[in-house]
Amino acid sequence: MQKKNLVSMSVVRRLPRYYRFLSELGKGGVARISSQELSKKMGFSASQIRQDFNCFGGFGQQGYGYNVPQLCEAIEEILGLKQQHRCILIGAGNLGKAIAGHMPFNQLGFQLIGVFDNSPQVIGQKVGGQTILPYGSIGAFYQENHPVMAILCIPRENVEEISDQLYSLGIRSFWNFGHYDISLKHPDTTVENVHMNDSMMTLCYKLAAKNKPQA
Amino acid sequence: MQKKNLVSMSVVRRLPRYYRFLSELGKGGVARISSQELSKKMGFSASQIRQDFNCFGGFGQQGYGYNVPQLCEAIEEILGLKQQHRCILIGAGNLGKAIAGHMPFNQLGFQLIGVFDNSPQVIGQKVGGQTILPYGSIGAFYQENHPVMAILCIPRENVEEISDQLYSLGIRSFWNFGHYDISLKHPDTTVENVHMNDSMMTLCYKLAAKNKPQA
DNA sequence: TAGATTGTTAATCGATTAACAATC
DNA sequence: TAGATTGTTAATCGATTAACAATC
Repeated sequence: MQKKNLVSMSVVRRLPRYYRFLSELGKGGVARISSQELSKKMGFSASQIRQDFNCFGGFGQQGYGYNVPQLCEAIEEILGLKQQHRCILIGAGNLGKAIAGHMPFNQLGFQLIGVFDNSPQVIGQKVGGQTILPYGSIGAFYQENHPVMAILCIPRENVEEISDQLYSLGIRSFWNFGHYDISLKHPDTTVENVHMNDSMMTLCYKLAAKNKPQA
Repeated sequence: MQKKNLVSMSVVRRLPRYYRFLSELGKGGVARISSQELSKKMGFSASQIRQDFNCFGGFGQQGYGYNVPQLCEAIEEILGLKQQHRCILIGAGNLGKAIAGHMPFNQLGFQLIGVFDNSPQVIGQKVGGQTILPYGSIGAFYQENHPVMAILCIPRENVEEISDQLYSLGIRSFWNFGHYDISLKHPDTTVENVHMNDSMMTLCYKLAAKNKPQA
């Protein structure tokens, strides 16, 4: 209410990157940095960096620069990384296992409280500190634990059905790998999609563009 | 050279999504669609759709709409999906296996020609039609097969070292999972990063923003 | 004080939306 | 022909960059 202008989504999408670079600097013992130095390291313009940092409060000091730990904390605060949104993961194939096992959930604002699959081969296995449960038990699990977010690591042909089921249980937030866009069907959901195919097609475009420099 | 204005990167990033929806329509036997109908399905404005489609040639017909298969083919052409850029995948852990096994490379402009890891436990296994090879053999492999792109599915602490090695072999294009930004160190590379952590932090922000609607 | 660097305003740039004439 | 829908221009919006006064 005081000096916080609203942070636009294009700024928000840059925050994790700032956070990444600043955390690393902080761990390396760097206490201050100027927008110009940071610009060189990150590839954003110094002007943009100042503009960005300004829209969430005056953390800089003229003639000095920015206090690295202070800035980290501010970003942490804005992104809400100290929160522990309870989440579940559906689909413990290779992708699901990779994510359950390696994603540092509690540094990212989440807490993994359940992993589900319906293949008897994986049910009972442990991954990411969780025992894989049968998908059929999801209803009871929801009633008891009320997860707020679901990570979908399932084949794309199942995403519509599974997301509908989770939605009807009460889940309104998804992290989705694949093609289907949950948010179109359920506009009141909060969704982040990781469209790997799209990303790979974009890379393909870039490669093609590089090979024929002049159109 | 004729009527092709240049396609801006923001348009290009929407193309895979168009392609996805249009392919599906095409498979379903839909021959024509208007910008308005497509708008409802995809969540882009009709105006934007017309604007986008126009910057790569007149595929529409007034009073009728767009020819779906024709449009698909045009996008395919622009993105270069018919190409078969040879690529290798480094790191056959869960993530690497998921990608090697499930990514439809040859629908995305690529061809997977080798998978590498340095863990004796996985070397020799088959995944995505490839036998996993020891990472140590990468130099010889490069000399013989000249892959142009490398997919990095390795722990983030190894990305700098491995990407340097691949760069020095001659690889100039990367699809990278994780934190390290290869393009900052090697500006002449073509890179697509999939920053899963960033995506998850963004989701965390959205969730927090939804919970406190009025600031 | 002099030098450095932010905070902030103004200028620019690009992308999206609105509107409508062209035309199927 | 009348209705529909594109192609295209103009208007709007927002994000990025440039510039510089404020100030540490």
